[in-house]
Amino acid sequence: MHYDGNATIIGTSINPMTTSDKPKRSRRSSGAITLGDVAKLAGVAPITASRAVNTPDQVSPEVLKKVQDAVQRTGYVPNRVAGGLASSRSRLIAAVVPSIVVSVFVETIDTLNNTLFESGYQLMLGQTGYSSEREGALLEAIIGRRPDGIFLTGIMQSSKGRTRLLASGIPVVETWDLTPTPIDMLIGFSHSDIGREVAHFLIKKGRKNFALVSAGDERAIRRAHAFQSMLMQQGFAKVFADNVGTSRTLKSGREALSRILLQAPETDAVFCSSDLLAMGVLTEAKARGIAVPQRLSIVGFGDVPYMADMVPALTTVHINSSDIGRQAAEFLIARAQGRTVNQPIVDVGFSIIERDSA
Amino acid sequence: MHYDGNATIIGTSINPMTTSDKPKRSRRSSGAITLGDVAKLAGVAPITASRAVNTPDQVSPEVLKKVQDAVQRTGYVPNRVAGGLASSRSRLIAAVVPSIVVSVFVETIDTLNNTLFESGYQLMLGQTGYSSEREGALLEAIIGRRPDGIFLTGIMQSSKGRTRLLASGIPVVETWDLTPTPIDMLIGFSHSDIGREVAHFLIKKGRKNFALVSAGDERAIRRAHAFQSMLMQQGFAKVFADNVGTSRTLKSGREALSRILLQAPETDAVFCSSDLLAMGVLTEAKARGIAVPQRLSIVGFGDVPYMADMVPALTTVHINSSDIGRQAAEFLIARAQGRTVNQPIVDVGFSIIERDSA
DNA sequence: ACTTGTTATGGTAGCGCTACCATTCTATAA
DNA sequence: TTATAGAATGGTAGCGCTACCATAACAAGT
Repeated sequence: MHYDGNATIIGTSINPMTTSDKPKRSRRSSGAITLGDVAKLAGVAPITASRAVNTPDQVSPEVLKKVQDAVQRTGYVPNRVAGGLASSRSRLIAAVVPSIVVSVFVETIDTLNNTLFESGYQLMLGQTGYSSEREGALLEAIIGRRPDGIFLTGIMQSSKGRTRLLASGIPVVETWDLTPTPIDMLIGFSHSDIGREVAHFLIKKGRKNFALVSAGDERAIRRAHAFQSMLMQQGFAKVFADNVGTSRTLKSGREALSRILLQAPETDAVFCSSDLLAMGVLTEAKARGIAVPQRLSIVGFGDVPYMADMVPALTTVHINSSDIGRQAAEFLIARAQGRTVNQPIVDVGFSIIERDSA
Repeated sequence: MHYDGNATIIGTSINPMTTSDKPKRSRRSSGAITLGDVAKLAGVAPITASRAVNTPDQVSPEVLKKVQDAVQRTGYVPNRVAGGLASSRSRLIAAVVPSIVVSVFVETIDTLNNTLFESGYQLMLGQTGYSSEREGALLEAIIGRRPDGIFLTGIMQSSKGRTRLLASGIPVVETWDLTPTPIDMLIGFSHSDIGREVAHFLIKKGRKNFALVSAGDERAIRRAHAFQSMLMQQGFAKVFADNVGTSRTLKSGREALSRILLQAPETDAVFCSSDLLAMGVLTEAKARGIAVPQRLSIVGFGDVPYMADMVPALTTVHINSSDIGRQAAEFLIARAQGRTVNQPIVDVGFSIIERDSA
C-alpha cells in the first residue's frame, strides 16, 4: 500500500474542506489535525503513527523520526476523547469534595492532582456542597464520563450512591473516614478515636468543664459524640455543645465562644471541629483578655499550615492530608492499570499536635 | 423494522458475551449498558432513544415513557465520552491554576465550578505550580481532551502557549489580570493600579517609610513595582523590598518583618503581596509588641474571608473572586453554545478595604 | 384534488482513535 | 535448506454516540 509521503499534502487532503473525494454527507469534522493527517504526512499507516506517538519503542527509529517531524509540523495534539472511547481508558480521575473552600481538603486535592498528573492522569472536580441532593446529579455526570477512578472525600453514605458506584465498575477510593464496609478502597482514620483522644488529652491537662464548637457535618458530629461519651464515662459534667451549622468561618468561632461564655461560663476547654473555628475562638478569647491556655484550652482540627505560627500557636489534631492524596492517587493509578492493590484499606491515623493553646 | 421489545433481552443480547451472533473479532466492549440496549428494550431505534434521553420534547409521550422505563430498569448512564466524540462537544471546561493551596484562587474556582455544574458542565483542574515548564505538558493534556472552554488564572505569558491555545480554537478566558492583547476573553483588574492606589492610601495615612513583602510571582512583582514608583515619584525614600520567593506562608511573613526591622527599622508601613503574608507580619508585630496601626501600618492583598474577623482586622485589597469565577463560567458557556460574548474584556476592579491594620 | 408544512421516527455514516489479527521481512535455530 | 521466532508494520472493525438526511403519517392551506 502506498502512503503519499510528500509535504504538499498540507492544503490538499489535510483540510477536509478542500479535499477532492466528495463525502456524501458532509459532517462538521471539527477541522482539526487528526492522526490520519499526521500518518499521511509521515508516509505511514495511521496505526503506525499511533504507535509512534504512544509507544515509541515499538517502531523503528526512522519511522519514529518521520512521525515526530509530522507531529511537529502540523502541531498535532492527540484527541484523548477518541482514544478514550476506543480503549475505554479515559485517563481521567474524578474527585468528589464537599467544598474546596474548606482548606482542610485542599491539600489532599492538591497532592492527588499533582501525583495523578505525573502519571498522565487528569483530575475532574466535583463539589457536593454537602448537599446529598446534588450528589445524585454529580454521580451521574461523573459516571457518564467513564473516569478510570473516583476519589471520594468521606464515605458514600447513601445506599443508592453506593449501588450506582458499584454497578459502574469504576475503582473507588473513599477517604477521610473508616468503615468496615467500604465500596472498594479506603484511606482514612477514625473520627471516634480522635474525639476520645482529645478528651483524654484535655483531662490530662487538668481541665474540668468542656465545650464543643462543631459544624454540622457527619464526621464532626462523630468526633463530638465520642468526645462527649468519653467525658461522661469519666464522670465529668455534661459537655456544652455549640453547633455552628454549615458556617465554618472565623467569625462563627468567635460568636460560638461568646455563647459559651454566656451559657457555660465555667468552661475551661473547647474542642473545635476545624482550625478556622478554633482560630475564631482564640481570637475572641484574646479580644476578651481570657488567658489561653491558662484559663481556657483550645484544640482545633485539621492542622492547616499556618496554625503553627500563630500566637499562641494552636494545639490541634493533625491529619496527613498530603499522604491521603498521594496514596489515593497511587491506588487509583494501580487499579486503572489493571494491577491489584494488596492493602486496599489503610488507616493513616492522626496525631494531636501539642502547641500553646492547650 | 422490528425491535425486539420484550424484557427477556436482558441476559441474551444485552450481554455481548452471551450473544449468539458470533462477532468475528471480539472486542472487550466494556460490558456496560449502551444506548442500543436501552433502545432494544424500549422497542425503538437507538436514535430515538437518544432523543428521548437528551431532548425529551422531541419524542411522543409514549415513546418517552418506554425509554425512561428501559433506562430505569437497566440503570443506563449515557457515555459522554462517545457523545462528546460524536458531537464534538465535551461539556468539559478546563481550569488552569497556579495552585489551589493559595486560598485567593480557591473562591474563584469554587464559583466557577458551581456555575458550570448548574449548566451541565464539568470542571477539569490543572495546576501549574507556578512552573512554566509544567505548563507545556498541562496544555497538551488539556487540549487533548478537547474541552469546550479553558479558564486561565492569570494571562498566558509564553508566546508558545498563546499560539497553541489560539491554534486549538477553544474558547479561552484569561483572568486576574489585564492586558491589551488577550488571547480571547479576559476578566481581570490592574495590578499596577493596585500598587499605586495602596501607595496613595498609605501616604494619606501619613506614613513615611515604606516596605514591601512580596512573593516572587509576576503579578505580585507588578504591584510592587507600581507601589515603588509611585512613592519614588512622590519623593519618598527608597522602599525596602523583601522578597519571600515562592513561600507564601504565615511564617515567611513573620520572618520578613524580622528582616525589615533589622535592615530598615524606621519602616512604618508594609504592603504585602498576600493576606497570609500580612497575617504573618501582623503576628510578628504583635509578638514584638509593635502597635498596629499606630507604629506600623499593614496592608494585605486578596481579602481572604476570615481577615475581617482577626484582631486587629486586616486592611487589605479586596478582589471579587466569586464574580470572576461566575462571569468566566458564563462567558465560556455562552461560547460553548455558539453564542457570542459582546463585552469579552471586563475590568472587575478592586477596592481597598480599610479596617484596623492601616 | 394537490401542494406544503409539521411531527415523529428511523437509517446511515461517521467522530478519531485503538484492539485485534494478519502480513511481511529479517534473524536465528534445526 | 527449512522451520521458527521475532520485530515492524498494516488492515479492519469497532468503541457508543450523534449529525444529517430520508421517510412516513397526517393536518392544514389553496
